[in-house]
Amino acid sequence: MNDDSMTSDEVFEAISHPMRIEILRLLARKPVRFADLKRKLRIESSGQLDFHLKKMTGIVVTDSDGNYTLNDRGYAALTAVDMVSRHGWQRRAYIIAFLTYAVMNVYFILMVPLGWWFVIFLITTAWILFYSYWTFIKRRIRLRRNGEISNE
Amino acid sequence: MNDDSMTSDEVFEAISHPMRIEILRLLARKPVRFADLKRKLRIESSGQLDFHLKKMTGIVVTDSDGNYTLNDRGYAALTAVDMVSRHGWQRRAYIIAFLTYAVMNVYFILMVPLGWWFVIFLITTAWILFYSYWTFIKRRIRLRRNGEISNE
DNA sequence: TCTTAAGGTCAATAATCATTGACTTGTTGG
DNA sequence: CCAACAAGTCAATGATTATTGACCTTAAGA
Repeated sequence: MNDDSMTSDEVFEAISHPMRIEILRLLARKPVRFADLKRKLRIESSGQLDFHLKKMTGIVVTDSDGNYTLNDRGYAALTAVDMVSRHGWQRRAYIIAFLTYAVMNVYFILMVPLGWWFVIFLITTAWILFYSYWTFIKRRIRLRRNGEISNE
Repeated sequence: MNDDSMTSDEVFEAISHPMRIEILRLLARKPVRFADLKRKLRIESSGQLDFHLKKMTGIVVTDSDGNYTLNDRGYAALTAVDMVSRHGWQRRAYIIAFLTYAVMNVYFILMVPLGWWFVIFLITTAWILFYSYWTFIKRRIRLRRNGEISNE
């Protein structure tokens, strides 16, 4: 297979199985040899590992010592996996940030003289506005999910 | 299917087919209805579209008007697709940037008095160092690829 | 020399995926 | 009322994917 002729869907095909994602994560840490991979994945079948490694041709290469490792497209795939995995946390992080903003300002309204409170209010509001823009416009995160397709 | 219980490999399964990636890109632009989707994909079979839309349950939802659209995980998948698609360009962009840096400095060495040239050299070198760090360490781009697995 | 391990390949089978085409159930315009 | 279209569902089929287990070759250690 020509390395440059790979399309996006082929990359995602290469990581659309739990074991292949585990392999991707293992190889991202450090290059690993065949038998080591088998042990770390807790499988006995060589054929199974062979099958999944062949599916990952185009993302996985062998170095001069015979260790399996990721090529640059493999690292791109890894960051794609991380992005999808962490996506739920971006929503949670925003909620926590907003609550912090709210609690902080209520506290300062009650405790701090007007002049100082107003400075804090300006700074934290500018911050939460920028963070909101980044979250909802740039990254297109939504706080509430839409309804699912009804097919059950 | 519970929306929150989706694993990464299921997301990638949902986009590991050319038609499903095309659907993802179409729905990212604006919500589309079933028959419109069929026309834009230039297919006649309703069953085929039904099959692929069902595979995308968990990233695709229907809004109140019956239009198909992406949920937040769908947009995460889209950015993953974009990242993988654009990956080749990150390498090219770096090469162009480096050549610009080199040509610019050669030009200024020849044309500009020493004092000014040194300022420009400092600024552009700081820039190329930061860009190199970002490219090779943070994003793990490689200029030359490693050898492929030999299995042909 | 015999055994064990590494580093795989291959064939058979079961399970899943993808496509086709027939079918259903509304809705809308003439 | 009828035709045409929207918005699907479903069964059948062939193609592909995933797993298992047998097999092979090479190298090291007892």
